[in-house]
Amino acid sequence: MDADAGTFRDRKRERTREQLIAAAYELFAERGYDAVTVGEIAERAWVSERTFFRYFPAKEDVLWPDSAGQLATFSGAIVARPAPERPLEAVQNAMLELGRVMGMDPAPALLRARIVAQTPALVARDLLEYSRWEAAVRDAIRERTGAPDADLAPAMTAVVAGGALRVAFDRWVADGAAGDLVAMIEGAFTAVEAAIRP
Amino acid sequence: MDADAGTFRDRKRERTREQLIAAAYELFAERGYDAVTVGEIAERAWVSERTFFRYFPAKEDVLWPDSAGQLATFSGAIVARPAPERPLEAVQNAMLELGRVMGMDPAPALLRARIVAQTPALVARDLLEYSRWEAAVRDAIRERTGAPDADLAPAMTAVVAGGALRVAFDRWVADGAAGDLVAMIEGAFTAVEAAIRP
DNA sequence: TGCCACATGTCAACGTCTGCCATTTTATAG
DNA sequence: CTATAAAATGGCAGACGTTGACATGTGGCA
Repeated sequence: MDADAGTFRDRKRERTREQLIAAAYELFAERGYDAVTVGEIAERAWVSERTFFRYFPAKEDVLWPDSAGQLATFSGAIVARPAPERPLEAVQNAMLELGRVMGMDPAPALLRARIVAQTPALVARDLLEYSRWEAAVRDAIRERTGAPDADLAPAMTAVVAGGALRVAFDRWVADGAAGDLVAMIEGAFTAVEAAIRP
Repeated sequence: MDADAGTFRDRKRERTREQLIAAAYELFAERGYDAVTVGEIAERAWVSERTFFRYFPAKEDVLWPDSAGQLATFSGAIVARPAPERPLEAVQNAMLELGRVMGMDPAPALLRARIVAQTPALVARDLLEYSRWEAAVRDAIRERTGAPDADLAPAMTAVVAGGALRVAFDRWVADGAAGDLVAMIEGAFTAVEAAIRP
């Protein structure tokens, strides 16, 4: 899993990275995103402000640390699903599979959601993450089915899956994160059928 | 249509606003978003940099000038559709209706798309616009059907409609803006049915 | 005409982000 | 073990976006 932890330098680097992430989440949760400066995050992580920008290209990015890695994992899970499964089915099953195998602790995502909700710029950034997720799903479906680029079906399947995830999660958060998130997602999927067929 | 053009002051104000928008679009098209400063936009519009921020809360916002107004118009068109129409049907027809009645010249949207595509921060902002569009559609459907907030169907209908618009427009731009945009949107809608039903 | 609200300009300040260079620390060859 | 290369870090200056405060000018209206 951890890519490079062999040498001393690599371990130290990974530790600094995690300290920056932890410091950022703590401060954002305490005071809100705008009221925290990059200098304060760096100070709590025992590095200089300049070093922060060597680990993350922008202040926002510390909130989505391993976005690319998670995307690749999920993309692989979709491709690895049994061939007979239909595209949307494969995406749903890959979601459930990763949800159960990995931790699938919604707590970190919930904390981030609370921070994001307070700042419009972060809302936009969050949507960009969903957009990348959609693109990854679309490409994975194309790889499964061999559909040509001109076929809009893979993209629309990804739209439905990503939309269900987003709508369900938003409502789950709005309801105080008390209910069953998985059931909420399944509810969103069945709502699509009701929306399409009168 | 134009809200307040009665007094001299109001007309002058509207003129300044349009000059800022025009100047921004010209400069962005020439040099790209990042290579243009707010000061340069203001200079071309014959105002100070400070005045720019009195018309638009941020540099980005000059690219989506009357977003709220268009949203309200579209929202009203959905609500005004004949009662027997099903939600998704009403949204589709409202789109076609506004597309034909109003100019529906895709040229401005295309120019913006070209500018946006070059800058990641603008891509995120563009997705925020789609998100607001989705929320307006969802609320309009709720108003039509009287569905309770707990029902996810209106939100998922909005996801499908917004997704079809977005996927079709993106592909239309990627194909050089040569084909028929309306046909592409209809293709995206039919692709959803194929995605849902095996 | 004279008063008042409003639009604008100027100035100062803060935070994000980048390029550049010096310094320190770690890895590795010999 | 030591010398050298590579990498990580810090400090500094500067551009840019954004905001608040204050002063000035202009149009609207009694």
